[in-house]
Amino acid sequence: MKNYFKTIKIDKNSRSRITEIYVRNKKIITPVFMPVATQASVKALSSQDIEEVGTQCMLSNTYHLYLRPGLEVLKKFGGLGNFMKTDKAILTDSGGFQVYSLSNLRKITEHGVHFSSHIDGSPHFFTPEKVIDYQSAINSDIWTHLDVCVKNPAEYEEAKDALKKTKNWAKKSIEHFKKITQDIQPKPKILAIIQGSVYKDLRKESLEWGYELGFDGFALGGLSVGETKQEMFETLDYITEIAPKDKPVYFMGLGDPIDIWTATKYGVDMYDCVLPTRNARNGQALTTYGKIYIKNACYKKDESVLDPECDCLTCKNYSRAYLSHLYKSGELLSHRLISIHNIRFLIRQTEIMRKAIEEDRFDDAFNEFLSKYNQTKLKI
RNA sequence: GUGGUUGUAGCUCAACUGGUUAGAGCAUCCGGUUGUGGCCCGGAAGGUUGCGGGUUCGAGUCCCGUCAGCCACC
Repeated sequence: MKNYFKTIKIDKNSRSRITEIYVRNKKIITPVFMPVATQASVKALSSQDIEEVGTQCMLSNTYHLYLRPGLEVLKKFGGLGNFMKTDKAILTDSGGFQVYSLSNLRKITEHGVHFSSHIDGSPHFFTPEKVIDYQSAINSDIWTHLDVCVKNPAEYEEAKDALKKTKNWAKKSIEHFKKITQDIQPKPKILAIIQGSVYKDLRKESLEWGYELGFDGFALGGLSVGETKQEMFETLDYITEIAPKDKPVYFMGLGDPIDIWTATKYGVDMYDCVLPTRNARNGQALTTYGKIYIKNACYKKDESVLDPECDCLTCKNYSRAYLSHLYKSGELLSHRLISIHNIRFLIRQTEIMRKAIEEDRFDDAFNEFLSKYNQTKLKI
């Protein structure tokens, strides 16, 4: 079997790297940003839009798809990719984060998690094995296991207890994964979710068992959930320093451009985040020269495009004034056009990073990015 | 012309028999959002209560006059 993970180039002056991940005849070049398609849709975008912005892989969500449309529907279609009409790779989140974010509706036991549907209140019970089965029905390319995410700041004992459950579930998950994917070709991959809050010994332990249990990569969970940026990056620095280098590292839920550059410097390969699409729907655009609020009055008559350095559909065609009008009028087209731009912006950053790593000038490129991005609002 | 009725923020409306600094929604302006519970969350600005008198310790509120809109009747 072809090695699924290959490091192509490591920057001379940082841990940033270019790697290739092969999964089910799909190749993902990292650093990669994955748009989020929680409910079988990157909100406001068609699969054609998703392809056009340069998406290699997207994230979807077991919890949401299980509740709606339901796994029978996805099975009938042969999986989420066929359902959505996309041939891009799909990574599925296990539902562990929903256990965390919908915590008022859930109860965790050592066997799994009881929760009420946020749609109709109906009771459900997720176990590690069931979540693996569900991802089989979704037929995604990269799977994750059920985990327990704790909010920061967390007491050491709380984080330790959550990690213990997570490890136990990870073990059950990968055993079940091996069993049910025995006859599937080509095989999907599965990532270990690394927990442990900001406690280094817990993070280390998590990485160790994640590796020993035979997972295909490390998904860093429990970060950007309430801790300060400094704590987040201290923890990340430690994790990426000691993480085995022969597997991909995925920072779950990171989407601020500066954060992505920083994490890449530390050696993170994969990112996903709702930020580019959610913020787009709330009128915020990411640009080379900083973020702009399209709803601000100064863009009302602005004939320039969102970002002069961007090559997306929106920036090739539409003025800020038009986007401002669409947003203020509540036109849904503004959601689509700004989402396209924001996702393209983040993907373009990863392309800029790869080029810089190839040329051993990641730090310089990072500084160039910062000096432009930190400028005050661009006014032409 | 006579009688009635209504004038409060840019808009639509609140404010018990007179009682702290006249409120809210929308619009406006400015932020926020990090493994998405689909137009979200937070903050700010904005008033000579149509105008002029009067009564009262105190008036958006009561009285008189006046202007404007609406309704009815001559």
